[in-house]
Amino acid sequence: MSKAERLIEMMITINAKKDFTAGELADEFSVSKRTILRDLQELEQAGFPIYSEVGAAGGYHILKERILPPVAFSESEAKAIFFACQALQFYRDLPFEQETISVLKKFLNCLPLDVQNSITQIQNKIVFWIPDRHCDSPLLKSMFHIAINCHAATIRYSSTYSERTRTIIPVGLYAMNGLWYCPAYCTTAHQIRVFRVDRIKEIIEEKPCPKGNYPIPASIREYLEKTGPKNDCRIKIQLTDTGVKRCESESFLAGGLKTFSTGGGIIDMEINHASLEWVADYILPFGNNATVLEPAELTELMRQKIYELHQHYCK
Amino acid sequence: MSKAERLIEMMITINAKKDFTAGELADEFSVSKRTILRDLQELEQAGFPIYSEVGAAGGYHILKERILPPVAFSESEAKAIFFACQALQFYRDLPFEQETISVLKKFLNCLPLDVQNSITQIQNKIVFWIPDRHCDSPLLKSMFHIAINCHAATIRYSSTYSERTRTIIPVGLYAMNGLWYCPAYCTTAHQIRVFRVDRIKEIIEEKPCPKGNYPIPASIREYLEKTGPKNDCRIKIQLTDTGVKRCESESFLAGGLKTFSTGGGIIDMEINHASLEWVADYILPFGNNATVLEPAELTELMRQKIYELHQHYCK
DNA sequence: TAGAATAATGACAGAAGTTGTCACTATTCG
DNA sequence: CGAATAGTGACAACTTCTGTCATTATTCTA
Repeated sequence: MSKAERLIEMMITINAKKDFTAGELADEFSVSKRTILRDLQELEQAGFPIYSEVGAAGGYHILKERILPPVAFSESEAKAIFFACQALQFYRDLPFEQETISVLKKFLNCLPLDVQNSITQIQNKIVFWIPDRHCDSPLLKSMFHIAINCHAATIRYSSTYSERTRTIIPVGLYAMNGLWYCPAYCTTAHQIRVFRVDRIKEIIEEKPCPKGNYPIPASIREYLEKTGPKNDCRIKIQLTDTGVKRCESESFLAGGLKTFSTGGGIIDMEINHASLEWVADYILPFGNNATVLEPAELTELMRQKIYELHQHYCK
Repeated sequence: MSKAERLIEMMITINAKKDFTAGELADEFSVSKRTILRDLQELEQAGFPIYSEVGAAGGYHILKERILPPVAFSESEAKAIFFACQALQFYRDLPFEQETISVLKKFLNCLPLDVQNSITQIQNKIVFWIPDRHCDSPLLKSMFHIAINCHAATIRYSSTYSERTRTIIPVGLYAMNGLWYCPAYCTTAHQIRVFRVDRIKEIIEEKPCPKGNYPIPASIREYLEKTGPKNDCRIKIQLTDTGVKRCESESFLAGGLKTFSTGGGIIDMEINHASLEWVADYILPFGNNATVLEPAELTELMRQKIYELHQHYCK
């Protein structure tokens, strides 16, 4: 094994161990302790953040942030990294320090000039756009740590209708369409609810998760993909061609959408009863491009809304 | 300069040059040609993709993809890269090969075990969620190349109401909420329109951009942030508290939203006349939580819609 | 307090690796 | 054919690396 190889291997080993002695490494790499000491000195000079303590219980330790062994990326991988970072750049808040992402731009300077240009050119043409939300989520980082540590939190939450104090056990966080959401088991309502992080006004207390058996998914992905509330209400809505097109833009309803070769289509799906209100609001602007077939409750809801609108606008 | 340093420098130089001869490099690094030949052999054995041609006009060339010189990342930078890549993982289509992103996972294996675990743990708790759109954009990659090359394209496009053939000059592409959009100068309509990439049914022809002076923004970002259609219509909509909360979720209208300390608020902004229809549809479900103050045209539009609904649902 | 374990440094000789030179072959282009 | 190129082999000079030994200093533990 050449010296260069050994140095790289050493970086990996050191990062993995965090704490070690010169003697250990000497055994591991089958070289003398003296050589290891020289190597460590070299790594240190190259900026590798290790420090040492002499004495019987002494040894080497990693100082601050670990530096990972150098990785050689191919051109297209490098481009992909920039793409990915670009996808985050329009988020107002991220659950970790934004500087970390921007530091990655040092990477850009390592690339050959023509690649730099091609990346700039691509960034002129492609954007992962997120509508600007005008609302900050100052507690995002705190909620992130609570979720990671599987803690519970007592929060002051301002919902559409009221402001309340609740104790929640977060499942995790997800960003959608520029807003951050936190599905969490609410110990007040005894079920999983979704909280908008920008509407959490205050974290009153963070504490270890109280003991007990809560039906909380193991990962946020699992929550998003599989669970969610029970579907206990069947809806059938007939659509015209125009109605179908509009509906395709909405992921939730599009899931139950079937189109007819003769034109038009139908939404036929099971939904949560609590979503009925949302469905009514969603198809209201469809006008006569949508016709509610089932349930009668939905038709009634539509009529109520129309009546209310009629009163409000037509006096 | 040590051998190791020289090899790294050589990788950079080679990548920058793409074509070179052993003699050139020998001069550049002030070593003998023989040494360079030995170095090149070593790089080749390490997997560096170069090939050579003997003969008077011969030399070395880069084969396939360039491999960039190794970069050492810190732990938090590495985490950030994974975050960023995660932000892309729910896109059905990306304008470049998806494998590129997943290949990056080789990177994960280079990390110390505990970091791998912490990344996994974070990925269990954080997701950049994009609603599943049920509609593919098979022509995304083609549109990407057309946009990058500043070409024009003749497309068959299926809008909400009709299917037409148009010749467009793309400004670029943007992804929003899981769908890809292509703002482009339409040579049929003589203005910039936004096309949904999944609704482009066919690219009939790609050709160089026809000469002429088109009012096309230099970058997609510029388009999204600054331009957009002219605002020629003022709207004023009064909102209750509930109306304000609902409105805050919508970036476009939230831009013109002012809230009163006494409760409630008002949307007061200039919009494009063509957006009136959209505004009407948007605030229709607000019921009496929204009251249109201006313009009369909007009130009239609302009344029409309500009338239509009344006919449709209340017979 | 002595002893063991640790880091750190210096000197030096032998081992290992690197480099330049020279000689040579083979290929390609004009 | 001649010039320019890649590629290989041998070898000596040079450089770097490594192990050994000796030494100092620090810290913990028995």
